[in-house]
Amino acid sequence: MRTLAPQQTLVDQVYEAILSEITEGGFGTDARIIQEEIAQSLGVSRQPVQQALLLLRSHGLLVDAPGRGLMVAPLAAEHVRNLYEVRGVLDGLASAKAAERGADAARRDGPGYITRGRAAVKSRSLTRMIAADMDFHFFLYGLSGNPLVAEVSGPHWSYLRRAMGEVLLRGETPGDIWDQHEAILEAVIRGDSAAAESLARAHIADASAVLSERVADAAPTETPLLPPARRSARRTA
Amino acid sequence: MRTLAPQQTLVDQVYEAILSEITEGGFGTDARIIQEEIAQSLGVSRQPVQQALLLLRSHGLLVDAPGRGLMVAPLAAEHVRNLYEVRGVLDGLASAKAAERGADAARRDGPGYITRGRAAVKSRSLTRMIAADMDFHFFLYGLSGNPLVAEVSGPHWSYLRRAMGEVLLRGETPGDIWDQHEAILEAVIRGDSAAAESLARAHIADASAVLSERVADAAPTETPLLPPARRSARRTA
DNA sequence: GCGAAGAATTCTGAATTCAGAATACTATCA
DNA sequence: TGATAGTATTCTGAATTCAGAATTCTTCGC
Repeated sequence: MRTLAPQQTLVDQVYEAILSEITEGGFGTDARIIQEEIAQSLGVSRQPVQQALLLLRSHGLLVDAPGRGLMVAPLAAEHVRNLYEVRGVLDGLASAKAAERGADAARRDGPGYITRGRAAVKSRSLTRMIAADMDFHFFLYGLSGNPLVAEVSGPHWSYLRRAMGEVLLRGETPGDIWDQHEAILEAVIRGDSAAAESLARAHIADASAVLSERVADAAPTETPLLPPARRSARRTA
Repeated sequence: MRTLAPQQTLVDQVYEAILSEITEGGFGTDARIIQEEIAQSLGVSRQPVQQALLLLRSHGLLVDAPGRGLMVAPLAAEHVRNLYEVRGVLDGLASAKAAERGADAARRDGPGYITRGRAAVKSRSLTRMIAADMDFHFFLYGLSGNPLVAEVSGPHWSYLRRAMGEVLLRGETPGDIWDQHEAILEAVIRGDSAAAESLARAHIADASAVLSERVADAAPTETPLLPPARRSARRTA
């Protein structure tokens, strides 16, 4: 029997909803985040919204705009680069440990991820591509046997999803990332931790170069897909 | 003129208060965290407490004990080892980047940290030793030019402070950590990023071995300094 | 017409209240 | 005496309410 029904809390759901909105470019870069608006549009009270916003802020997706509440963190190339520096060493660690501890599991389950990844690229679905990429990396995190890697990277991925969306939207579909993934996987399967680590770090450095360059281009053209959604119902008076 | 008075919010203050309590070993390992108790003992409502707990959980200091709320994350040797694996690569990254970008600042300000560190060891003051160690590492984080390193490590340090306190309490004062710190600093000053990285990683691996071994010993003797603090005032009836 | 002072609106942080779920206790029956 | 069913307590998640602070709009004076 299943031990427990995890049942997402409202805060989690709101967190996800807001994160999606951010990822998909809702909220213009300059627009401020209004608790009440979000609460109304999601049909919940302000309480869970406030908590979700707190989390989002602590994860770097939102920043204080002193005096005017919260706003979406600017998608700065600098920040993306910093993010990838950190992710580079974390993924390096994960791959090295995976090679030491999880070679068997990698051999068993790894190829499936590669297949699904290539299929996602073929499908040209933005969401699937991002999801496949995340899945593969979290698979490695899992193999590493160190839950902290996934825990630490988690919030970063929220942010990266957004940056990746931005980049992939412009038609940039580097198919060779799955070649790189495959190379990492092979090193892990061989149990060659040194190779796995350096391949992973190279892979991330590569991605970093592409992404941060594109983000620098994209920054000015940021378009608010959804207008701030001002209250549509006027008070009858 | 200063741009703004940051004025800590209640949530921040509560967060800090709970974090200190955890660090100093209040809350027995098994005790559950009751929002109402904390709120009362701090003289605030449950609202900010709940938000602070949410943050603490998201930072890994607290974990869900399904069915019975939250509890302090166990100080397991396993966990400390995982923590140090992550910190190892992060400190490696910081040192490498510091060598690339902050050699001058390192030359100027670094020796002071070493001096203060050795003084702290001489003083045999637990608090000062931990503080000096943290100061040095955060100095490196700052030199790295990547604010994310400090940001990511921050919560971990909260946890490590606790573990280090436990270890140093038993008289284990490895004076040679400051020799290792000095070696890292010298590599940074030389601008030798490869050496800085590997020295840093070796240093952390070293610390990890000592700490996790000691924690394994210490685990059973964990003492709840503060009893669960059951409500002391009975309803008059 | 432009600028400043004041009032009104709006939004957030925090407190209080409400409802549901889980645990612990108690009593009864085998 | 042990186990199970029922009840009561307690704690958490969520909603609602309250108070303070900041912004913006309006009006008055120059």
